[in-house]
Amino acid sequence: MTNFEPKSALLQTLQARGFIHQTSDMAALDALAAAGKLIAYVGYDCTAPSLHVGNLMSIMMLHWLQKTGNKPIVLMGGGTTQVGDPSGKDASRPLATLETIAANKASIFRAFSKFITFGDGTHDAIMVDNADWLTKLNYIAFLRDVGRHFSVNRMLSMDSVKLRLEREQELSFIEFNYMCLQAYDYVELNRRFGCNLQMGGSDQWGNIVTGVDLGRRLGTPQLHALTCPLLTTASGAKMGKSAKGAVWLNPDMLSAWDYWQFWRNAEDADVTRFLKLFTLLPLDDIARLSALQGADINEAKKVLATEATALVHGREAAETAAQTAAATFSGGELDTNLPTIEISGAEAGELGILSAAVMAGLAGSNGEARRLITGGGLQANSAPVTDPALKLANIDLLEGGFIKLSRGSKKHVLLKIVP
RNA sequence: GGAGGAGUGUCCCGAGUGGCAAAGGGGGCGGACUGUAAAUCCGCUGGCUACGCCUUCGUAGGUUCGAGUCCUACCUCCUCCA
Repeated sequence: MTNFEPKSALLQTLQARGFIHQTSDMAALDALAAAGKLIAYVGYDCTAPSLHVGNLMSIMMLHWLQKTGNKPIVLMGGGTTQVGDPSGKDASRPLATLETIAANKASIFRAFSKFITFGDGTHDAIMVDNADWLTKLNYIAFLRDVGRHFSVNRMLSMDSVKLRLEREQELSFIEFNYMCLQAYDYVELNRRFGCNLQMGGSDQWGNIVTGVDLGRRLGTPQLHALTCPLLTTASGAKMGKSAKGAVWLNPDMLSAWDYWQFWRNAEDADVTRFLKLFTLLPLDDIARLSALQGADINEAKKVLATEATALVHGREAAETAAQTAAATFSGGELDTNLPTIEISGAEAGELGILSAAVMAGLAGSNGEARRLITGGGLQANSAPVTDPALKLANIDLLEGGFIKLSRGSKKHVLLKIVP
């Protein structure tokens, strides 16, 4: 694979930018891509009202796919989500209701429309829901028509299953079936839309290839597989988790400011890789940024943050975040675009610093705020707070009636005192 | 169905002999050093109306001045036997 030199714009791009981990047949894919005949899908669960940066790589692959003249299919797992993916191993998690799934689906869709164009044209993306066919399956019929083609021997040898068995962890029957449903999805998408490529993270390889096999047995045209590397930071941590939890793509779940900060705080060793994967910048520009050394890498991080944020939140919001960051971190100035919460003057009079920190989301409880103060980690207007009993009324207001509360050196929230 | 073992701080792993808010890691957060990076060092890592009070060790009872620790029943998981 490493020696293959693709001719199609799609594979050239994906390869150069580091999206390709494994493919079923590079040469065949290349030919299809060059002819604009790829119809590729990626599946997403509807367990949350928003996707997060962990999903971003596959979304970018769909973007490039469309941009180079092929057709993307977004598959929402409305059916598989009803069953629930048990790999989280805490069976206690309640299954999402149908209403929740429907709401999540609609909410997730908004993020996609920023990356790919939906419509009825040949190369317009379409979104489908596997609930449309999975919920109508008849168990016996499914076993006879589809199940007969799955070899349990082979399934047992697949990494996803084998690892669980070796570690003596519970593997429920439904989870064991998961790959069958996913494989069936692939075949169904081929029959309905001529889909001939499934993409996903490298952990999906086994499931995807199972679908390819099933297609062959059921007489579909040759299906293909392409996986991207599993994304971890240079220090090995899983991508997408931050202090506040998942890094969501939807603006109502995570502000442009926080999203910008997430990328701005990338590790040095990740910057080049992230620029290639998560921005649309030409590779020449990225090469220039990659040449930066030492503290200059911060410039590359700012570009990364702004470009990545512009994709999800729009150019304007990204620029605002960048300027706010410059004023706050470099200039030491007050920028009213920082996250702000309003407090009435009457309320503020009695409010203690501990409660204020909790209201601002800088601490999870009064106790945590107190510990933070003990450790010297909480500042009001850039001055360390030393007294846990401090009242807001005793803090001098900044121009415009603001108090800037900070946790550590990175997290800032403005309290606006309104009449 | 029988025998044995296990479930610990709601992020994870994991010590724990009747006095336990519970050892030790990892992770996370804060501080120092830097460049809003990494590495390193230090501190914190149940809640509250806070020198005190409340809630935590699978679930529900019991013994005891006092239970994560002992007893009973139940639930779940693992191993071996049928």
